[in-house]
Amino acid sequence: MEGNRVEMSQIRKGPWKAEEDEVLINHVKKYGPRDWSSIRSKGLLRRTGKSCRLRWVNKLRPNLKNGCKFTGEEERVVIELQAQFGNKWAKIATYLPGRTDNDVKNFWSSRQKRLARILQNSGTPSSSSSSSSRSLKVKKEIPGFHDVPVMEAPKLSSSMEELSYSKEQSCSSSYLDNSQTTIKVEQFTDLVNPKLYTDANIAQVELMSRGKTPYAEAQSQVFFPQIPQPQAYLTLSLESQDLLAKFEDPYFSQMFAPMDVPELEGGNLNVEQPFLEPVTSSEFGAKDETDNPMTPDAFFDDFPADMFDQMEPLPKPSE
DNA sequence: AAGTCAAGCAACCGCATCTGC
DNA sequence: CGCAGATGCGGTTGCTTGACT
Repeated sequence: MEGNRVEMSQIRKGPWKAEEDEVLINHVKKYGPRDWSSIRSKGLLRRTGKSCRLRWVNKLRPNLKNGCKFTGEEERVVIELQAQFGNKWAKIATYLPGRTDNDVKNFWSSRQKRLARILQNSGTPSSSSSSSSRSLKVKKEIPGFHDVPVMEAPKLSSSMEELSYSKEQSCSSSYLDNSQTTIKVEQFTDLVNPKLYTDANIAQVELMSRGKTPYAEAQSQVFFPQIPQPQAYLTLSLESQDLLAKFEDPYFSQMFAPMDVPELEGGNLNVEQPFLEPVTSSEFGAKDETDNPMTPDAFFDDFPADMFDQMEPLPKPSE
């Protein structure tokens, strides 16, 4: 058809169709994850090479944790690596098996937005009338939450607030088996640096900003049930704003190395496997073939024929 | 049931870097 | 060495979905 030729010369944008995915997968099977531009020059797809590469990296590549929420542990790693490397999402993603730079970037972006909203709320106690929609969201995030007056971000007493709650396993590939998570907070004012917030911390700040203690909330079993909580045991005791300023120092996160994280054996980048070592690009999708050189054929040799239909859970590091 | 709003996600865009000629 | 194309990366946008009124 005359129109087909015209169509093939046009660049297609937007969501990918299953047929396009299939073409792309077949191309990678044949030639490996490269020569993206040739996909279009050969007339296989009306997509740019960049678009093809992005689709493969973000959605089609094997062993991706698509549709899987970030676990508390992954969140913690992102937080620490972001503090160390900055917005080097591709680099950070190499420490998170099955996660892409886009995943990490989106996760961080969402988290930043949430933090901004929380901090804005806690910082503007008199703006309750203008923040009705925001308090609405709080209810959404914390089922069972009851309206309480918005307060200044309060300080806890020096006594430790401690809470434990069950961790929800959201991914079959989770490496973490711990069923309990403990968080200790010495001074809530220590949590002013967004980089150190985990989702659990965020929830705490939300609650505290409204006059509820995390402990009280935990008692009522309504603590972020949909988000797997971090294996964090947070004992911050910053002394001053000067100290806080050091958070901008990429090495300052190492100050938290001795942070009590029993499950992690250290709070900085010396996190337990699988986060100990970055995952190289060649390891993605070829996790079981560490002995094989990375050739286009070897890349797929060990995969079952239906590998793209069912993603296997990542093996535990000990296996 | 319909409308509103925000979160999450997929994909695009522009720039930087790499690589081959 | 310089150039052009390919690839990688980070920022941004727009769509979808779900919670809520």
